[in-house]
This record gives sequence, C-alpha cells and structure tokens, in this order.
Amino acid sequence: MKLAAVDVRQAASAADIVYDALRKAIIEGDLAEGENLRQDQIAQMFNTSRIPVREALSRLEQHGLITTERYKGAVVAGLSIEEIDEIFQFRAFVEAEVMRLAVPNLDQDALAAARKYCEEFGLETEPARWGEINRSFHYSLYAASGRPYYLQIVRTSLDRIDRYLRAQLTLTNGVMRADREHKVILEACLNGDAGLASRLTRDHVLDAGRSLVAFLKDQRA
Amino acid sequence: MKLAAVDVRQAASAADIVYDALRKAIIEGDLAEGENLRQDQIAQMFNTSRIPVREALSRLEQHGLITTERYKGAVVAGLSIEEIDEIFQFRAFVEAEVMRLAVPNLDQDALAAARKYCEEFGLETEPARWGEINRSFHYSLYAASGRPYYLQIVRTSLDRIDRYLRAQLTLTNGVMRADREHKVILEACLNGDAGLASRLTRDHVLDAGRSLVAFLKDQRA
DNA sequence: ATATTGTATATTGGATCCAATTTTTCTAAC
DNA sequence: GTTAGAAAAATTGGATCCAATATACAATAT
Repeated sequence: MKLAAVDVRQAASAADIVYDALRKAIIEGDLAEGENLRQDQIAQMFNTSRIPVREALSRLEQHGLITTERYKGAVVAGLSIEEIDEIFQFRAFVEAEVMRLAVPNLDQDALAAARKYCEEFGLETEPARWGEINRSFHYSLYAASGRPYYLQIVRTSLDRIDRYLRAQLTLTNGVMRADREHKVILEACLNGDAGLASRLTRDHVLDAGRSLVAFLKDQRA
Repeated sequence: MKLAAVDVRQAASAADIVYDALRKAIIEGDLAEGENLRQDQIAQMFNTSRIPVREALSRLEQHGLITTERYKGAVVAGLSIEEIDEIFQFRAFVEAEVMRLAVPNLDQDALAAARKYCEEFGLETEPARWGEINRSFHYSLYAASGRPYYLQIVRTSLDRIDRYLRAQLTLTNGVMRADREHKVILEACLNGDAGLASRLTRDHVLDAGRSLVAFLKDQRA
C-alpha cells in the first residue's frame, strides 16, 4: 500500500483562535482603546464558552494589549504619548541594530522580496493593508540578521503601536514619506552598506514616531 | 467624615498566585528544564481547581517559559546555547543603552541604594540570593533612565536566562568577577561618566554570557 | 517470543454551574 | 424633582463535569 504523506496539522484550540482574532482586532484598531470587552459577548461571537475567552484575555493582558479588573472586565489598553514615544525610541534603537546585523547576510532572494514589498507599499491605496505590507518589507530584510529573539521583541513592540501608526499614516502624508524612506533603505541594502542602512532605519522609525507624537499632541490637546 | 487613606490592595486571584509561584520556580531553576507540569498535580499543590492553573500555564507559555502540547501537557522550556547567546547579546545591547540614559539622572538616593546592593552582593554567600541581589543592584541604577518599557523588556529577557546564570555563578568563580565588575560600574556612575558606565555594563553582560556559553558547551558536549 | 490489537488509564480543552461583587434599576421619602 | 437605599441584573473567577485523545499495558495471533 502506498499513500501520500499528509501533514495532519494540529487544529488550533478555541483559546488560540480567540486570542489571534482579538490581537489582530486590537492591533489594527478595530477595537478602539478604552472599549469594553465582555467575556460573554465575545464567547457568543465565537460560539464557545467563556473559558477559552478568559484564557485569551489573560494572554492579551500579559502582552499589555488590554487591562482587566475583577468584576469589571477587560478594556483595550491605551498608551500615553510618553509611552508611545518611548516605544518608538526603543524600536528605532533595536531595529537599527537588527538591520546592521542583517545587511551582510542579505541574499538575492531576500532583496528581491524586499523590493517586491517596497513597490507594493507604494502602490497600495487601501490603508488597512499598509501596516501588514510595511511589516513584510522590514521583516524580509530583518530576517537575515539571524536574531530571532530580537525580532520577537520587535514584533511585540510593533503590536503595541501599530494602530496609532495607522491613524497617522491615514491622516497625514506619512505614507509618501515612508515610501521614500523605504526606497533609500532598500538602496543601501542593495549596496551592502550596513552602517547607512542601519542609520536610515533608525531615522525612519524616529521620523514616524516624531510625526505621530506631534499629531497626537495636537489631537489630544 | 474623615478616613485614613488605605491602600486596599487587590487580592491576587488564584491564577495570579499560581503564575507568580511557577514563574519564580522556573526562573530560579527549582523546576528543571524539561520537567513535566501536570495541571492536576499543580492544582492540588495550590488547593485549587485546574482552571486557574491552566490560565497560569497559558501566560507562562506566552513568555516562553514553558511549552505546551495538547493531551501531553506542559514542560519547562529549555534554551539552546545559540538562544542563550543571543539573549545575552540582546541584554548587553539594551542594558548598555539604559545605563547611558540613566547616569545623568542618578541622584544620591539611587547611588546609595546601588552601593548598598553592590556590597551586599559581594558579601552574600547563599547562591540562591545572588540573582535577586544582582537584579536589585542593576535596577537601582537603571531606574533613573526613565525608560519603563526598556526595563520591562530587560526583565523578561533576564527571566529567560536567570537559572542558567545561577548555575554558572555557582560552579565557577563568576561571582567574584561579577562583584569586581559591579564595583567599577558603580565607580563610573559616581563619577557621572555615562559612556564608561555604558561600556562597562555591556562588557559585564557579555562577559557573563561568554563565560556561561563556554561552560554550557563544555557541559553539554 | 514477538508483534499487533484492544482496553484501561491519564491528561488536556471546553461546557456548565456556582459564589462573590459590582453596576444598574426601581422605589420611597423629602 | 431629587436623592438615598434596597432589590435586581450583570459580570467575573473558580469548581465540577464531560468529551477527545494520548499513553501504558494486557490479551491475542503468528
């Protein structure tokens, strides 16, 4: 007898599904900050009991995406301007280092992928897709750093501020500037200039942060 | 009516208690890597049902301290030498930056606290206390950086490798070297030399990492 | 004796039920 | 009409029960 080998993929648990869905909704801003999350309501939305929902909420809290209080429930966590500013500084610091480590290891495949995402970002008109393409562009380069732990940290940092970034990209000409900056970063990578790519990456993140903080200060005043 | 202000501390939930206890046990190496964690057994130890235990395990998994598999349970996560090496590099990179930012803000209280912990570390003979005092020393300085997010990241990074560090400190003369290095770091802080304190901190962490990696390579070979 | 099959046990994930407490609503007094 | 207090509803955390699956072990066939 001969059968094709099948990859019996472990079906995700209900808690995993709820967690992924809520994380995505918070990151993308579909759940506004301060919004109340009722266990019962979420359970009904996913057709499960409250048990997996509670587990999902507990994980989200560990990542700082929500806060919970007994008998009161969970609310989507908001960030102060100071916190947003700090996270951008941290990202700039770490991502510049990751880029510096990545450039010497970039191969043709990685560069081709980065070029593809770079073009895609410039052409995309749907704001909802900017965040994802932006991540794909940067990660296609970062991956060559061979630093999975660094990248995991960068990911959780991005998770915290993605929704603010989107608001800013949408409401200003941030996309055009990001697009220009992506192009020069890619250029530096193609030239194998690690120092330049690193500095440009740092400035790219800091620019976005400064612009966002200014925007929020104005908005919240 | 007048009442003295009372800090009504939110009683920790069972899940919180279990989480804190397990986290501490893993960090301090009381639960060896690869050890099986049975929900039922833990629940009995804490005199609760499996529900809060599951929540605690779920959180621990999010922080990379355990891995779980359906129908098989949870095991304390082990780290490869490469992963340990990477985390030390990351810590050195971030903690050096935190120190650089902290030095200009150090006041007399912070310096006095650091000096106290520094002496305490050198005099402590109980290996079980080294990790905690070491953290207290570094954090008493780092706190002045005004970068809570950076420090949170540093904390989770430390959580991952603390138990390996302890093994190394215990089995080599690592404590004496750490003590010497603490003293010169403190000296640089007292002199207000941010650049030097930053470089010394980086080297302090890298030294410990290199020493640990060499130790583990030997041990695992 | 060994390999294979079937069964019992162990273990996890989820559903349902209960206790504790907060929030809301209703009622009554002023 | 407004406010204070009591009752009702809502909501969370935890306990117990159930379903699904893996592992261990016994029984059986070759």
